[in-house]
Amino acid sequence: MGVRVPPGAPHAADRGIFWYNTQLQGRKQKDMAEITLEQRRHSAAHLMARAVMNLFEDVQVDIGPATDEGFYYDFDLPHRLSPEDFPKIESEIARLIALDEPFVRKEVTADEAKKLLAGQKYKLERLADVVADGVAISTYAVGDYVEMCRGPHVEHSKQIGVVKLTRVAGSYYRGDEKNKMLQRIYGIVAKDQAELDEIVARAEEAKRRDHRRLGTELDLFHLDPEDPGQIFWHPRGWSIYVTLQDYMRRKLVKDGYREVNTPAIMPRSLWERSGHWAHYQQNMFITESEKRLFAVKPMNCPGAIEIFKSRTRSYKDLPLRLAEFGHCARNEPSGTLHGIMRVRGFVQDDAHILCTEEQIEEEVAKFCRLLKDVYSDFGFDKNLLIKLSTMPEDHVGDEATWQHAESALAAACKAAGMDYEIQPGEGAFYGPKLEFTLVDALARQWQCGTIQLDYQLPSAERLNAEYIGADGKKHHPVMLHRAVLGSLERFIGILIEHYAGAFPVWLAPEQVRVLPISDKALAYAEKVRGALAAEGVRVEVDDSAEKLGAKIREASAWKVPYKLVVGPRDEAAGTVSVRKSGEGDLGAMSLDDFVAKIRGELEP
RNA sequence: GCCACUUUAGCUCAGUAGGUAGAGCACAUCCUUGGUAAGGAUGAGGUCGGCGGUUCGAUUCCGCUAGGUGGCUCCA
Repeated sequence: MGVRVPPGAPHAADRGIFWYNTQLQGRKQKDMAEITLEQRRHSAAHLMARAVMNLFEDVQVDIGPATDEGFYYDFDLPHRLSPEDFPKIESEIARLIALDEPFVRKEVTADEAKKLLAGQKYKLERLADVVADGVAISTYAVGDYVEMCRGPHVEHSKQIGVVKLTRVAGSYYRGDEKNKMLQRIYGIVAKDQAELDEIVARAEEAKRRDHRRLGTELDLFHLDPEDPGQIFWHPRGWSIYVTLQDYMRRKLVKDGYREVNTPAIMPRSLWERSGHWAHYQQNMFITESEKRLFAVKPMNCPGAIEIFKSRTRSYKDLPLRLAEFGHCARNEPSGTLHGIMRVRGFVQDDAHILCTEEQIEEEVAKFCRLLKDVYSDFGFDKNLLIKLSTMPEDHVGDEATWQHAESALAAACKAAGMDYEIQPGEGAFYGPKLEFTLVDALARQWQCGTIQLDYQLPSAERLNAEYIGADGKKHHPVMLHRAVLGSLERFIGILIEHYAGAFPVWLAPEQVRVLPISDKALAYAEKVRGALAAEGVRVEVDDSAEKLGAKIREASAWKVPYKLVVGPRDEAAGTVSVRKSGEGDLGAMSLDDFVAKIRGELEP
């Protein structure tokens, strides 16, 4: 088979599908004899297409690959598909599976394929791509249904198992928003009903961890429908927020950064010079005062440059690392908003490093080390994915500079002991970048950290930042935009789901709850609280009229890591009875011992 | 922004073949003072997202609009 593109494969430009293809291409021929999950999913997609064509009029089919979760198929038809159609389609698929017909592969010529696909405009367009690639064209037939496809498939349809449709969604043809929107149905396959139930149960677990749900349950924040994409942080959520921010602040200071703060609202004239007015205006909140236009900042970078420019700079000042937890506002399209993960008002652990070209590599390596250090405190350092995005077609600056910049990023990764994969042409128009994607407890991927090279903003054409070199002449520094956590909001959303709301002690908004067994123990409970508060522990007393069992249940629901039961026996002995999340009853220990114990857990 | 779906009490959700609504949890008051995952009683709470249409009558049907959800595009 070699490396040829399988016939019928979607065009490589279809992102997301590209991955799937490359994975299959790498598969050895002998593996194809076995029935894989991909084959079952992919075959289920075919039968779903067949079912939809059997049930509805004027169906145009596009493509239907397997995914990490299951499969989907894209259709264009006059009927508006909805979940109400699922039972009907599912039972038609079940009927087709029960026929247990073989999947028959056949290689055909372009003309034969054209005849087979007559009337299917999307398929014919896809065929043209395959023909252009000059590779063999194959078809798969199951019963009376034939489709151009490179396979592989199951041998006969009963091998697919059971199929359940999960959702219907819109999807642009070839993933391009300028194209028509098709109707996509997603589905999953399982060996039998029992496995299907398991998959459904897993999905429910993810739903239980959903940060939007836990954010409400744990009283961390709320989102007001009247102000979409803006977060109201409640005391418990804000406690997590500032704890994380303080933690990051300490890391930055230790790593040679200086923290600054710049205005939230800046004038049009500045944004014109920075290029944002021309390139980013759609995403900016613009306001007016006394006939002058201003914009709420979507990024902190111009502010950092203004600080750099506030006095004459020497090469001896470089690298200058300016950190800023500046609140940014971006007018994101409504459809992209998602809980606190994707919002319109947010703060990044942002910093801008102004340095010479020679310093780039060392600065990037330094950043990589910092990122690894921080991620390890959350257990995110294990499955870190790093992507190096290189020069896009539409770029500024000469190729030699780009090449130098790209190799500096690559060398820095190696110096930090990190593997990376290259995303050709995915860099920003002003410079290449590294993106860091972490994998959470549910194996989901999140892009958080990034470091981005920028020759443009400090240049004479933009904000004109200059320093005096050793040669006594003026030079423009290079700017590195970088963030470790990304936005604090998104990172906290990830943490909520990663920990299922049960934060480690150092991050927990309430670290200890003291539970007096009755109000006779209230005074002692108050004494325990005072002793812990003096240590900087976030501690509360449950002075409600409930019984102990109810208090424990309540504290557990709020995911308080330590519960200290105190009663007359403890008061007499100067002890607390310790109960810890996940570990249960640890028995009684002296208050001093407990203080010593928790002291060690107040830092990551 | 695009496609589909969706919006009932603070939260999770019932419900009305069109005759202005219910549960559990949470909340309030009272009783209970109980040593490791829900003690009991009583009570308060909603012009059923907003606007318009059909109708004798709309929370229910239709249209528009806003928010949300799932995708797509984009992205920290």
